[in-house]
Amino acid sequence: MRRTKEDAARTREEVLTAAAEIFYENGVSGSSLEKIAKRAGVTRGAIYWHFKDKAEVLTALHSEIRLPQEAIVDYAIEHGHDDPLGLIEQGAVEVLQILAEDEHQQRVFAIMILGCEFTEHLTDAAQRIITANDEMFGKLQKLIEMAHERNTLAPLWTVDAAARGIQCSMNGLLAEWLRSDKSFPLVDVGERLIRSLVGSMRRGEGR
Amino acid sequence: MRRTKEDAARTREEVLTAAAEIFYENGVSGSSLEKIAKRAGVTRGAIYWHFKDKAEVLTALHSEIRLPQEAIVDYAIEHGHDDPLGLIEQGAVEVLQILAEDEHQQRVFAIMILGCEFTEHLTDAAQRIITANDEMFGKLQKLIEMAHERNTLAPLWTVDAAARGIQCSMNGLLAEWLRSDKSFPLVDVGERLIRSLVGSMRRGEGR
DNA sequence: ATATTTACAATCATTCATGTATGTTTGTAT
DNA sequence: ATACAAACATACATGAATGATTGTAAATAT
Repeated sequence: MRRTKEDAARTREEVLTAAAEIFYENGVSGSSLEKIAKRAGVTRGAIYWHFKDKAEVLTALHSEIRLPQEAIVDYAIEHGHDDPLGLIEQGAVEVLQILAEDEHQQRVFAIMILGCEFTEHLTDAAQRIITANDEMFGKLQKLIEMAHERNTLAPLWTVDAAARGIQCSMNGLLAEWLRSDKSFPLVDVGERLIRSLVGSMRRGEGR
Repeated sequence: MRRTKEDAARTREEVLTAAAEIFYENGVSGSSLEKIAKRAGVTRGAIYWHFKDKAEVLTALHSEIRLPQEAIVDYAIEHGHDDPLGLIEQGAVEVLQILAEDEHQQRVFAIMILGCEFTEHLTDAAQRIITANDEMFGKLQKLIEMAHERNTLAPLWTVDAAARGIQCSMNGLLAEWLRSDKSFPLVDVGERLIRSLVGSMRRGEGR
């Protein structure tokens, strides 16, 4: 029975893959560990060996991916800050392009956004998502603050409102795309959306 | 025990109110009818008398409110169509103002957006939400199509992309507002967002 | 070569939500 | 006055999911 360490790691991965599928199909609360085990070709014992409970499986899935806004800011930091708004724009578009081609990330995002309940007393997985989102907002804020200091932010936008606007649009775009079963071209719509938004945030460009 | 018809109607409302609270606190799947009954001061028997099951309670809650985009379009239809884009803009802002002051609608929306799982084989309640959203998108499309026919749509926007953009931004705005526990001024951010977006959709205004 | 630990499978007990069935009281019609 | 139906409460039966325990074969350490 006992397999080698690589075998164990593989079953762990198989469990996670199966969990992503089952969660995606039935929602998190609608998925039993029994179903996941059966899909992965193991018993619940294997799952309980690798993970404490269902919540920890969810956490493991979440820790595998990065929120799109994280990638945006990483991109900005990586490429310098001479034009913060332009970097946000460019980074956002690149993130969308990457996401549009990565089915695994799409599934995990769909689980987090559409198949996971955010309630008052949150699971630690949901809590992690929220805090990650909040941290990301803070970073966005800083980037826009830089634009403001360089006097490139249009006067009708405040720093906070601009950061919120981008955050809401990006998250809404993703959620709607996944909810509609990818019924519209993500990159196409997203690019127009982001460019229009960021455009209106540039001093002298909006109306 | 048996009360008059008005009494019965009142308990029905009390059940719905309790359900909104419990759903909001624990999520839909995390809420048992027992909890709801206890909060409402009745037993599960009363709930099963008025509703078939938990899904029907959810449906009843949903049927009480209108999606914000519905209100937007109703506003547009009600006020004529001479400037479709302007009407979308105005209507959206008004909807946000109304929502910002109606706590009950906020709770129900939060339940639908954050406390309800959208999976592959959907509950009828989730299905109703999705179809309502889709219908609303169709109406938005028609309004923007009118703008396009009047040659007032900026050339960089297609009709579909514009409708999607507005839909995503509005839904994202609401979701983020509710998820963040109303941590930012909804109307303020929303107004800038919508005005910027619609502004960029006006021929000769965007860049 | 043996002991020990790993990586599971199999079984079990418990909880919990649901649905149903039945009982009970009180309006309401006749 | 009586019969019936509405509006619940109470009790029960069921199934599903969970967490815990135990068993066990193979890998690894000694």
